[in-house]
Amino acid sequence: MGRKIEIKRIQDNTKAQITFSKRRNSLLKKAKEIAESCDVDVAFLVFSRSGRVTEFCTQQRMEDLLERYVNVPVDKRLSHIKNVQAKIEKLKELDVIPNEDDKRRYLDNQLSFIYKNV
Amino acid sequence: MGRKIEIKRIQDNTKAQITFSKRRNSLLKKAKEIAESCDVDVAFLVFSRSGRVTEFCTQQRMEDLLERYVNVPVDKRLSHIKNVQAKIEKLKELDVIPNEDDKRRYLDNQLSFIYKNV
DNA sequence: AACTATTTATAAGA
DNA sequence: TTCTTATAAATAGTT
Repeated sequence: MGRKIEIKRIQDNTKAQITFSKRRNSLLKKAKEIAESCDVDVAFLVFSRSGRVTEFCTQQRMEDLLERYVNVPVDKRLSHIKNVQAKIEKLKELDVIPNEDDKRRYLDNQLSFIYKNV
Repeated sequence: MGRKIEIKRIQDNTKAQITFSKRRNSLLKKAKEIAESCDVDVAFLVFSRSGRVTEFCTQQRMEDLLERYVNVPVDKRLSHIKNVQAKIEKLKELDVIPNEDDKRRYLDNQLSFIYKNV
């Protein structure tokens, strides 16, 4: 994605907005692609800092998918991703794996495990 | 993205599942990146064909963002993207713009207009 | 699960 | 701000 950058909060507002706009468009495109290629339903919401929301949904109404989501049994939800990732971040700090490459591989495994049960 | 392909329903199930898994992981990554870079909230749901759902949400609970979405005034929603795009597809068929490059530029403008009011 | 050739995304710059 | 470009990331097909 162009010149190498670290992913962190972009302080400059103009720059952040440009990045937001570009990345939101790409996200929309990718969402459409996975939906069409794999014949799955996708819904997503992106809230801008100015109080607007961009929505994408493969069904007529967003509510259709939100309702479907609510009705998915908890054991069928690959959820709490953020929390799991937070745990993995903590694992990094434990520093039980000295080699950086090994560590990255281990962490990747932890993440892929979360998503294994498609 | 690798060998050039047309985006259309992948008939082979195994192939579709591999693509699904790869693309879903990328989507999650991109969602996290835009959220962190641009300090915005993002929520998304991907329903797999086996009845599972992958969710991503920058808040503690998906419900927090769904509720926020429901409370966004309609004029602040950049919505019905799919419908607008369908209209643009129809514009293509009208063939009022003879030159292919001009046509593409025009359509891109139509799309960016939709997303202009961040 | 890993590789790699190729396409796509994108950070900067013009 | 729109377009270009250099570079990094994603990914389809392969092993």
